[in-house]
Amino acid sequence: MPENSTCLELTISIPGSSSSSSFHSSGEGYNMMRELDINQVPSGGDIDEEENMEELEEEESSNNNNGPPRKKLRLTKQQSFLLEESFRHNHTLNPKQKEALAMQLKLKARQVEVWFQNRRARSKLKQTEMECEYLKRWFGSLTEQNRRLKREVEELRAMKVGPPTVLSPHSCQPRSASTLTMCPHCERVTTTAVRDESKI
DNA sequence: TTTGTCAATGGGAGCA
DNA sequence: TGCTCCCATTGACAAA
Repeated sequence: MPENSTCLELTISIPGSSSSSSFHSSGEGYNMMRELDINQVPSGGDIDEEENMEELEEEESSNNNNGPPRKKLRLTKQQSFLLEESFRHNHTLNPKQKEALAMQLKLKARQVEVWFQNRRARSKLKQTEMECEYLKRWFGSLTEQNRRLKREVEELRAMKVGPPTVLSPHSCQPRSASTLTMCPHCERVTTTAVRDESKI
């Protein structure tokens, strides 16, 4: 059961969850997903400048005339790795950083910018999914607790070993616990219309 | 064929 | 007004 349940924090730890830290752009894990990559450099070395230049030319030509739509750019492992590393240090880039990174990756600054935007969106989505999971678990535990407390109330009512007294929240006068009932709508313990015993 | 991923686009909002 | 961000969405592509 979550503690300090009145405060929802953005950084949450799910009890029993093994994926709590997986989204934190560890770089390697994210990169491993891209085993096959169109733009992958065979030697695993530097970024293939020629391919990117070809893509740029292709893009320009397709923008000028209404030719076939440009093929989807696939970032190389190297590019993805560097972008992830950069993202790990900073989730946003200033114009200089963006330009430098773009030059280093042989990409356009706009492409770097877009990558960071999409990366932030993915992080946020992951975070939201985790929070959703957390709230589900919390709801489950609260439901269980509610069930237990209801049962407990029923047991206490069923005991009926003499009328135990409770203090009225209004008058602070002792009153019979048998006047307590469970509201079927809000499921709270309420007092029924109290007979004024002094008039009997 | 369906589904998931991700680069890219367009539009609206905030800011200097 | 231009820049940047976020957000929703699109479309290409790979894997199931």
